[in-house]
Amino acid sequence: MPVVLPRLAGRAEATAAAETLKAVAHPLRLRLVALLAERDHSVRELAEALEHGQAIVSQQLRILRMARLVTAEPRGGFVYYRLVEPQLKKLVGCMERCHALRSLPSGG
Amino acid sequence: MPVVLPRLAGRAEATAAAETLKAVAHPLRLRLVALLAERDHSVRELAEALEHGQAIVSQQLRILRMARLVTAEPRGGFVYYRLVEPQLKKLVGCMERCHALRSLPSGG
DNA sequence: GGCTCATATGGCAAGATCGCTATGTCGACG
DNA sequence: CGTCGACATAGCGATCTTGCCATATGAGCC
Repeated sequence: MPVVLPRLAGRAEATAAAETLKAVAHPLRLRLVALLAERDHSVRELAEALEHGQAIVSQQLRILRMARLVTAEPRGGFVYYRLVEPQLKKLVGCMERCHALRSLPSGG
Repeated sequence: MPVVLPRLAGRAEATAAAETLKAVAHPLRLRLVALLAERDHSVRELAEALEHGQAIVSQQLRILRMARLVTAEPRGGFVYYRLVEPQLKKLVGCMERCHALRSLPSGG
């Protein structure tokens, strides 16, 4: 029950977390995640909803895919993207702990 | 009550959130936040703990400062950095909502 | 096979970021 | 006033990112 966070203070952990954070640290990619949080979408749907070209949406989805934040599943001629919940949850949890230490009654 | 997230799907909101995310999407800056989550530190302490030069630590702290994630307070010849909890909390909350939509029993 | 639609990728120029060294600023102290 | 320690910033070359056009891939259909 020592500190909760030192894991993040380790170089390797921090690098991995930063890698994932970098994937969402972009306006368009963040909006993609927001849309996918509601339900699955095809590339075309996403491109139209965000008013961007198909190529760039596909490019940004690729980055989210490589960060394992989303998965692609071809279905009926379209490719539907879906959020990978555990990965996003991990990210949220990591930041939650950052904040939690400060919020502890007796501090950490 | 409609969706919780569309705010993030807006261009302005997403840009602002991405700006903050970008600030922590970096191994060294993430470790700085992790250390500052435990308690305040001077620049020298941070530089030594992270085994990096003073200049680069100062530089990254500046980026965190501009993102309003930390504040600097000169005290006794040292400059102590401190996390800005509301800002970090806002970030956590935003990502939490992203994940929450998926976790809802009846979906979003 | 030849076609079309949906999606992925390559390449490019502009701009941002990285890590670093050198130097500037500021308060404390004699 | 001069100096020292702590910290901030400027400037540099190298590398990565961004947005976009043109084009490649791949499934489905005639």
